[in-house]
Amino acid sequence: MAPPPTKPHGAARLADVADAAGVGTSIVSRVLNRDPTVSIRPETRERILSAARRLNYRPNALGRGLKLARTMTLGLVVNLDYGEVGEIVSAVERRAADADYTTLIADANAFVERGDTYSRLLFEGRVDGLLVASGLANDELVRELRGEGVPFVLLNRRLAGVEPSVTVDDALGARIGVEHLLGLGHRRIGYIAGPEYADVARRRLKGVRGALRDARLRLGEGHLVHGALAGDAGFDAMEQLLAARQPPTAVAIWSPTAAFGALAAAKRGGFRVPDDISIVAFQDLPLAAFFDPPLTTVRMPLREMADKGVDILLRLVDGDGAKSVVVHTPPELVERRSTGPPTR
Amino acid sequence: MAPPPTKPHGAARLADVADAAGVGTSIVSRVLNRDPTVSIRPETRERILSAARRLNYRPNALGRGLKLARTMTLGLVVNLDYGEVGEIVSAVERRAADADYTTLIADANAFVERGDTYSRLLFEGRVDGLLVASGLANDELVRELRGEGVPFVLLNRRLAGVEPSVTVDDALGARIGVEHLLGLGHRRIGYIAGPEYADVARRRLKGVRGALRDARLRLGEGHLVHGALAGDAGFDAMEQLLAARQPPTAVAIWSPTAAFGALAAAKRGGFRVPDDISIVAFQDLPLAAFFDPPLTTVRMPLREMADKGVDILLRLVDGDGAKSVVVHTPPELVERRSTGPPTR
DNA sequence: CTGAAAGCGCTTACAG
DNA sequence: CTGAAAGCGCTTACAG
Repeated sequence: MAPPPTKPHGAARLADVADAAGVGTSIVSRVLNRDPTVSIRPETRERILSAARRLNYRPNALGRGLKLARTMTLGLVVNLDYGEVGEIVSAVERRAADADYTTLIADANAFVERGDTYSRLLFEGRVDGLLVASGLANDELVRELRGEGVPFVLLNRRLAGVEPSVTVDDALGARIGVEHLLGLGHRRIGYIAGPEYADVARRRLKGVRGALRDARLRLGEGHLVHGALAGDAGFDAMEQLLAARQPPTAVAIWSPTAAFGALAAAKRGGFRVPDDISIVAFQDLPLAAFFDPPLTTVRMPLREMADKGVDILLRLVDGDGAKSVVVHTPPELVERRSTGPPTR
Repeated sequence: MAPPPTKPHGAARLADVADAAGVGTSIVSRVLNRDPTVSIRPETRERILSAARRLNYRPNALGRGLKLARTMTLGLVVNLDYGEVGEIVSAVERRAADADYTTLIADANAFVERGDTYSRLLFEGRVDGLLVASGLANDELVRELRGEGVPFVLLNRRLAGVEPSVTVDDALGARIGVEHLLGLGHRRIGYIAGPEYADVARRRLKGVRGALRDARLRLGEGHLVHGALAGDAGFDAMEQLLAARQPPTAVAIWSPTAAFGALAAAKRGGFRVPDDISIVAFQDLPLAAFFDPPLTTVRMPLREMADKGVDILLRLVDGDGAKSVVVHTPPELVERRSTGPPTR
């Protein structure tokens, strides 16, 4: 059996357009690519343009990519296990599409194994650059990435010596959440932090500590628990917090998914929210509005971060330098009903 | 400025391996690709293999794809606005990766505009095939797809005259949910259905009606409301249902996200769940466990569906025929706490 | 047992 | 104003 044609059956190649217009391929290519240095008779140009239109011509991405050393595709490494990345995936895809780029998605779990997924993204010339949006990738792996020759930007993660990264101001976000609690009158504030190895988690913790310190407070005994991102991790962490000798009257939680679990744990433990305990989560999720009570969160500018990440990566791809940036859009308190003044 | 090399700087090309091994490129290609028809001296093969290893050689995907008319990448068209597709995206990506395929993700909203996103996927030879997992694409568009020359499979959607599709048994899933309600003793059952144009929604509605009919029941006056997928649509729909002359004692909801909204509406309206009203949603979501009360759902085998979709698409790409299939893994009731016997 | 050559679909100096 | 040719990195008949 003959191999299938590269272009979908019947699809026009450059040569077909050239034939149809009765010219050579080079001039077709230059006209279609708007080469400013062509001088061409208007009627010839018209013939070319109309032939291309008639044949519904689109340059084959592989042929073009091979010649130009540009695939016009970006790789996005992301942990697909959690719904929290939805906004980032969609923002990256759209921003890339706006720049005529296509987005290859790769699961972070497979990527960090350094197996085929890793190779496909780095050694096969499939992508012009990489967006690494996973907290999973350990520091060593990320450092190694620098030597692989593919431009990349870190999304929502900073690592000494690795540039560029695009982050949101997590410390500020955390601070805003805690100050909200403080403003309500809380003094015994607990915190469910993320894993210590995760940079985002560390920055949020720093923000929490800073806000507390400014109020001449600190995390009390048993009031800091480290947990993972998922709902049941939040559930367990909250149970621990509530078992403290003197439970907090308010708790901040590093991730909304964990917060959903934590909220469930509080209620299951007989605590009314927000009367007995207030809860605020860092990062907003649309679903937060439908919990009982609707969850107060701090909205982080993730879409802006993703957009910026794409922009910077594209600049890198173009050979321009690029520095790490912190997205300036400030985090925003989304006050719903899970926070209120302390009653104890 | 010289254009950047196609391969990451310093990456080895086939010719580099050939040079290093002191042989020609053809034999290298054949050895590396395990061409069964080569007969080669063991030491030569060893030289080639070790050179490839030493240089960390990986064939450039563009060069290879151009020659073979195989990109080894799949396109996934999906509505990225909702978290419900997370499981599908991750399943597709993994299954594709297992088959050495890479996954291009495209937002359904942009795809249906028939603009650049549509062209990139269909006319530029970027993908070997397409997985269309969006209810958004209207029938006309899907029919048109048949003429574009790119193999595709429809995920979770059937359309007369368009093959193949991979679906789960939505009618059965819906039936299981309703029979659960029936078994609990409910007789006044309401249903929040999806949009009438969506095939999934229609199949679920059919299942609901069938189960009711078998129990010699039917949807009462004002007990059927059509709503969209999002939480607030569910919220509004539930409010309508509850305003019926005689509100139902149990309601089934076509999507879990809508169900979260509906649950909130019920509680906000002063209805206790499940005492005053039972709620079951079709399709499970991990977060469902953290609602108050934890939401009873019917788990649909989405991962199996996605896996099957990839398998079938790959067969299609290989030129084999493929028929539509309904994934046989049965939907499963996940009984949590939002359903109970009627008290009215 | 192994290599030189053609060609996938494109773009870009270069020639005329 | 326009075309022929080379070459991006690969694979595969074909020749020897």
